[in-house]
Amino acid sequence: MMDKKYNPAEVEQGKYDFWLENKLFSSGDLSKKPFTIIIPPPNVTGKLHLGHTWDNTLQDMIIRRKRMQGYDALYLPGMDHAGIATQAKVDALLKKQGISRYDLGREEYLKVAWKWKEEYSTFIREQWKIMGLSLDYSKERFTLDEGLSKAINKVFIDLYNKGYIYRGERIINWDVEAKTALSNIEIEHIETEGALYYIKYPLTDGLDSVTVATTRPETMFGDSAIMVHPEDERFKHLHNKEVYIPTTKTKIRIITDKYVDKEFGTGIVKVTPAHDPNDFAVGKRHNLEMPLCMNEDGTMNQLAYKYEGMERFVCRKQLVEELKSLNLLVKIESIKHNVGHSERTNVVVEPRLSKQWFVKMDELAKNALEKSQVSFVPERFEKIFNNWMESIEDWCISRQLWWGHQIPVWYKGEEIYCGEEAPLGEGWIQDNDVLDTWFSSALWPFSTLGWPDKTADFERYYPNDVMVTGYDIIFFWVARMIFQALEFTNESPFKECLIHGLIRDKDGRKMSKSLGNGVDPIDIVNQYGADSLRYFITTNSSPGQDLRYEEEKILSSWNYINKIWNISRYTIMSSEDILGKSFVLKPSEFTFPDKWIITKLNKLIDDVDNYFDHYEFGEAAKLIYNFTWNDFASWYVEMAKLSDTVNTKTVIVYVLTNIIKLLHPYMPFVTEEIFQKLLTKEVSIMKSAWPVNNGMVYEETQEKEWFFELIKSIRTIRNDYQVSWSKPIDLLIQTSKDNIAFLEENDQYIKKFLNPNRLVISEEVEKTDNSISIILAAAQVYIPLGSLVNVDEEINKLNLQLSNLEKEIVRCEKMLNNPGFTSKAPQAKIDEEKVKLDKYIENYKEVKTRLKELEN
RNA sequence: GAAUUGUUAGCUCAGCUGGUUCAGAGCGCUGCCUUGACAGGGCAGAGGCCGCCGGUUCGAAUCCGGCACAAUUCACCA
Repeated sequence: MMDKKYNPAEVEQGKYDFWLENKLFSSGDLSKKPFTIIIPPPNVTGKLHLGHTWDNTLQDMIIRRKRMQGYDALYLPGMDHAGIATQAKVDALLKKQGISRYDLGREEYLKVAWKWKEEYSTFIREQWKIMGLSLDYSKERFTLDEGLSKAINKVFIDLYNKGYIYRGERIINWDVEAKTALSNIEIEHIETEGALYYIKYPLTDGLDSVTVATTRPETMFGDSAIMVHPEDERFKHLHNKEVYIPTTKTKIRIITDKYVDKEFGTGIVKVTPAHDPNDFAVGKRHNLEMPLCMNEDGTMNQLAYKYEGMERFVCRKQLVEELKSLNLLVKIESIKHNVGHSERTNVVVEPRLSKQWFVKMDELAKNALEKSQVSFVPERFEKIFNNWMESIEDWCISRQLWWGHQIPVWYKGEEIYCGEEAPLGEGWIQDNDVLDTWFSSALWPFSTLGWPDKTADFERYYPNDVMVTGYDIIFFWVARMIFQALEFTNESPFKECLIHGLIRDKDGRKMSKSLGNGVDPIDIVNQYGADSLRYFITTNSSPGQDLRYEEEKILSSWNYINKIWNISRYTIMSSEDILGKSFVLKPSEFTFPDKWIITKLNKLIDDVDNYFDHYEFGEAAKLIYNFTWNDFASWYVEMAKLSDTVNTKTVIVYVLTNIIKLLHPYMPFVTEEIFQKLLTKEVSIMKSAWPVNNGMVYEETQEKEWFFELIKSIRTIRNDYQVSWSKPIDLLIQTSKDNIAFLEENDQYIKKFLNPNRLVISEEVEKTDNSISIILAAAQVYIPLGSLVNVDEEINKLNLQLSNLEKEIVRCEKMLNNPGFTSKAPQAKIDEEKVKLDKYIENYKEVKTRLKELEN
């Protein structure tokens, strides 16, 4: 006996282990066609959030359906070492213990990091389990695994040998907290209240000075020139003169360069080649010195004299004070400007001249644009991908971290060697830096399958079928997977890329730690169950669109599952004697409701499949929902209660089984529970076949939809006139001969739903003025309600119906008389309108007749 | 500055290749409550010039252009 209420905790308990024990997540059945989804590897930095839940549930839904459809479905799990992110966490952990990574040394530090990884990967696997993800753990991968490292080294070495990887001195974005370089897309530009400082640089030849505007005065210790626009008349006299860097004895030249915007600031610019990308370009053009005035940790170096060792922003403040006192500060103007912040540590990044490794992007990007076969869903994301590829810059891939893939390059004096192992001979030292995390994730679709070896898995499961991810990492990840795959496997990494949106809070704000508005998926699961969460998250938005988290929506999902639970409860209670036995549908015994519901079910299956194929999970769910709640629970089950035959029980079990199969991708746990209770022969719903249209389609049931309209209208009358169901009423139904036979066959339902006293069904019924009339095209109903009937109101109601019908008739006729319509519209549409018109006219006549009767 | 998305019921959102009975769902709201699973339920109901202005079309919530507002991303200049 099932509980009256759906209890997710009880239902979900033990299911995952059951699936695992029966190896239901395993791939490798060579008799089937392969279908592959590889999980976007979560960072081993912490717990999974709702964004992962969304991502993973979509993947799991797709894979569960494919598995039921008879594919050899591989859903491959794995995690990302997440260089900076993890190292930041481990550093913070050490800091709590009062030590730094330098106290431990590289080797010991990595031990701590691996321990961290083990701990967090356990959490993550636990969360996957809670969400019910059907992952094949025998193929789980980690980006720092030996096999993957091999792939990464090969890619680096090949790109190096092809000349796509180079080492160069460039201005990169420097994170002073993590003390590493970052790539351009790891920077977040935040609009900040800043200041423009107007500073006097004294000329070396006299008392005069030039005024320069800057937002970063502390970088002046790294200045190597002052520049003006060559055609700026105001400053022609300054060309080639020299100034002192304020507060110092350092002399720098005044140069000219067209880069200067005459209108901005004072029209005079300081040039700091080692701390600004534009100035760096100027420095190159003019062969300037490029001195760094800061250390790696963001403190000032010896160039800043007395400020040496001072943190950069403290220095800025004190320097400004000093300039003020020396009368070298003209003014401070407050401005709003965008300041780059590190995505990981949130500190202001310092543009810094540094020797780093880069991937040359022009050729790779060109290839990706020309050869990518990936179809994005929704399509518009392809444009975003293309736009980015078209304006891409070289990718800085070296990171001054310890946690990651150490760069396979060796140095001996001036010699450089790129290879997995150090060359023979003494004195070769490996590059200290590691690779950007995304360098390894870019290879994920094939490195996880054993590439570069020609493994059976790689041959079978590559390219992947679908990649599912959020639009926020198209640049970071999707784009890079595509160009690396094209370069190294000569094909696109996956056929389709399904992009979903971001989870927001109920006010539409991004969920973030700083706002404290994040919601832990596990809390939701504990309260409402994983199935409720999965259903909510995959059905409440359309593809590519963001989703607001609202607890009421989860509750609503729970409520739906509770409904399914209760329909199942009824089905199981009422069909106990046939459960577990083999039974087949016998069309010869079908009643009208049987034919009606089976027809609808078959149509539902077709429509749902179509939506599933296009990843329209919300639309598919809506159809299943309506079918389940309205067609099945409210109508069919109610009608079925009047019959105790094996046939009826067979139909109800058949329909329910199909419903839970269709819902299984959304809510695997509860559908498994119900499936088990239905004593079906398969060991698990996962082993059962995905529903197919069984071909039993009874078109005539479509034409009988008016039967339900009839019942509803009479119910409405009961409501309007406040005649409760328990009070029997007379029903006089006038209709055609054919319909009479149909109604008489099914009068048990009329009795059940409408509780009639006297029920007359005939071609001509006696009408009285004191009856309510319901006039439909197929039938008319008269309900004598005696004194309750207000004839004037009845007349008003009929007149309203009449004028509505008139409008429709006019509309139809106008359409059908329009040569533009009849010549251009599809024939089916024209026929449809003709049928409608006939129906309206017939209906109109009946209403008119009734009106006359009442008016006389 | 550029690109993308959104604007539909009180709220949150659907509405796929245009088809008029295509204006929908959930929540909320209003009546009534009785049925062999479900009161977190049942039955019924109210509620919308589909942001604004043009265009294409026989026909536009749907396609195109412009505008307004909102969000996001990218690019930004000392």
